[in-house]
Amino acid sequence: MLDYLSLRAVAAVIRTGSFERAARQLHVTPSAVSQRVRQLEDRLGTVLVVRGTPCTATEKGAWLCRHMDQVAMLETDLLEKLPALDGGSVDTRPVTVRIATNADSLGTWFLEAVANFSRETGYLVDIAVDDQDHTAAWLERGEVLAAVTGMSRPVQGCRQSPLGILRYRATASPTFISRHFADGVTRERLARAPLLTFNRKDGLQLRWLAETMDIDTSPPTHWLPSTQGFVEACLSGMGWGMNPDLLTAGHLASGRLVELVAGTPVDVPLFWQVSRLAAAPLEALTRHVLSVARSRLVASG
DNA sequence: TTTGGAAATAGACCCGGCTT
DNA sequence: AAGCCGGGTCTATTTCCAAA
Repeated sequence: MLDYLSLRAVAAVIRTGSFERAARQLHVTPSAVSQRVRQLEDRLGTVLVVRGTPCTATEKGAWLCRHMDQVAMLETDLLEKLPALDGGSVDTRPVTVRIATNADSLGTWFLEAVANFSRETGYLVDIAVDDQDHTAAWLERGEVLAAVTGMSRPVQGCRQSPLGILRYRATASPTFISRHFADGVTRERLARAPLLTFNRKDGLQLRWLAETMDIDTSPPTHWLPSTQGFVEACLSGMGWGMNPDLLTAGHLASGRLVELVAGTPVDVPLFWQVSRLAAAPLEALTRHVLSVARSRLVASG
């Protein structure tokens, strides 16, 4: 059987980054923490903590840490149902939920849902950002308990719900348009006008070029890994890029941004996937995510 | 290279729970 | 009651590593 005293010590060292802070958190001496960690490592025959400043988790240590997060969440859930047990030896630190999302969701609608959830439950969140086509992998690896994904295929062991569509438009400032597309948005001009790309995984601009303009070359690009910065860069006339309507509706209405080719949105359907293991405690999160998504995203088919 | 901080290690000791 | 055992504290010392 797993020794939860030792498990807690390892999780505390990894969370706080040092044996001393972990000891303070657990109300024991650093020596005791060191002994617990060493003991568990010996028993499992594997290193769990990379000693350093700060101390970090090995792959197995990270697994163990996430296991402790889940245990803490289940305990919190249990205590709510059995308040008489409260005040025992149970760790009463706030629970941290690790979630993955794509940057544009985080920059538009997702934070509102997370904030509502956190206020309601008191849970802390640890948000990992990756491309919407890669967040499912975080779930598969067990590194997060829930994720906003671009994949409809349910991840094994997860419950999936459609969220709606994040609608993007190819946008640029009027000055950019007049400088690069004075005689119209032609294929020749598009092949030369600088575009904006979020990061190496961002294929939205090229997708729009291919799907609506039948262009399969890669124009010169700026690299700009910031959702807000992306809009700012468009406003300032650095280049054109695919921006979510949620961020640019006001600019499009006021004319500070213009759609390159009117009425050519690119739709990215999003899905919410939650680990079944933690589905009950995360019910509140799912409720808030679905509610905010319903009000902010475009309804899918 | 020196130095200082953090962690590991080892030994002496204490304490509570069990067993005899 | 005595003794054992596990797990803790305290202290001194060593080791390691990064910053000066």
